[in-house]
Amino acid sequence: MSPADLSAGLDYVRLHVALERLFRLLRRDTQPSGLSLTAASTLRNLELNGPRRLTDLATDESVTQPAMTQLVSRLERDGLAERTTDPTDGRVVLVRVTPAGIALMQRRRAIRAQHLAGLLSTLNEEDERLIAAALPALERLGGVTGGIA
Amino acid sequence: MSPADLSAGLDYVRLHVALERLFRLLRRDTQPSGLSLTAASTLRNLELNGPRRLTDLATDESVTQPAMTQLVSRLERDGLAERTTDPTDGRVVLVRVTPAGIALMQRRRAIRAQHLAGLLSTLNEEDERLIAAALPALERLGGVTGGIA
DNA sequence: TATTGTTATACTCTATAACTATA
DNA sequence: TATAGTTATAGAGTATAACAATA
Repeated sequence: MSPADLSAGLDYVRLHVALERLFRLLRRDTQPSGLSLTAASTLRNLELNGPRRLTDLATDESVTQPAMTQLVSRLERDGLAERTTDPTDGRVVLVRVTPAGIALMQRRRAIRAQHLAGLLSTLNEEDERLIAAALPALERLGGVTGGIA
Repeated sequence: MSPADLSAGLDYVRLHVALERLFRLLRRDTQPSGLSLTAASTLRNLELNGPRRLTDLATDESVTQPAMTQLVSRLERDGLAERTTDPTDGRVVLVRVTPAGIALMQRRRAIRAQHLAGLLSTLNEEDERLIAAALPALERLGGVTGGIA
C-alpha cells in the first residue's frame, strides 16, 4: 500500500517505527547508570579521543556551548570528568574523563548489553542471525553523520 | 577480544552502541516536530488504541502519573490531545488525540522516514538489503517487551 | 479505605541572550 | 574584534510526596 518500497525493498516508516520502539526500550534502562544519552555519548567521546575542548564537545554532541558547560559541570560534580587548562591558550578548557567515569561506562555497557541479550533471547535463531548480519550495516548507518567520527 | 560472541555471533555491546548512535541521530531530528519521544509515543498510542485513561497512558509509556498529567496538559495546550470525562466514573480522565495531533504525527513520520532514507542512501545496496532483511527481526525485538507487556 | 488524578517541589537537560576573559 | 567559556533565565520532561475528589 505504500510507495516507500524502494531499491532494496526497505520501508523507511517501518524502520523508523521499529528503531524508535527499540530506543524507548533501551532508554528505559538508562536509569541504572544515571547517565543521560548525551552524558554517556560525551564520556565515550572522551574515552575514545582523550582530553577535548568544551567547544569541540558541544559540536560533537550537537548541543550548545552553554549546555555542554552545564553537562561538564554535572559530570565534574559527580567525579566522572575533570576540567583542565590548556597551557598554550588561557581561554581554553580541556575536559577529560576520570577513572571513575571510565568504570561507570564499563558497567553501563555491560548492564545494557546484558539487557539486550535478554531481549534477544526471546527471538529465534534465525532472527538473531539476521540481526547479526545487519549489524555492520547498522553501524555504518549510524556512523555516517554520527558526529564524533 | 570479547566473550560476547554467542550463539549467532552477535556482539551485544556492539549492537547496543550501534543502536544508541542511531538513536541520537534520529533524536536530533525530533526538533522539527517539536515532539519528545514520549509525546510521540503517547500520541501513537492514542491513534492506535483510541481514547485512553491517563493512568493507563502513564503505565503504557513507563512514566509516573504526575508526569503523564503534565504531558497531557502540554498536548492539550498545543491542541494535539483532549481530556474528556468518563460518564461511568467521575474520577477518570479519558484522553484522546485530536485531528491536529493525527496530522502532526503523519507529518513527523514522513519527515523522519525521509531523513532515514537520506541516511540509507549513503549505504551500498548490500547494506540496505541486509537491513531490510533484518527489519522484521528488529520489529519483533522491539515488540517483545515493547511495552507494555 | 482504595483509586484517579492534580498540585507542589526539585532536578536534569536543553535553548537563547548577555556577560567575562583571553587572544 | 573574535574566540572560549560562563552566567542568567526559561521551558520541557522527569521524579517523589502531599493533596483532593470520587468510588
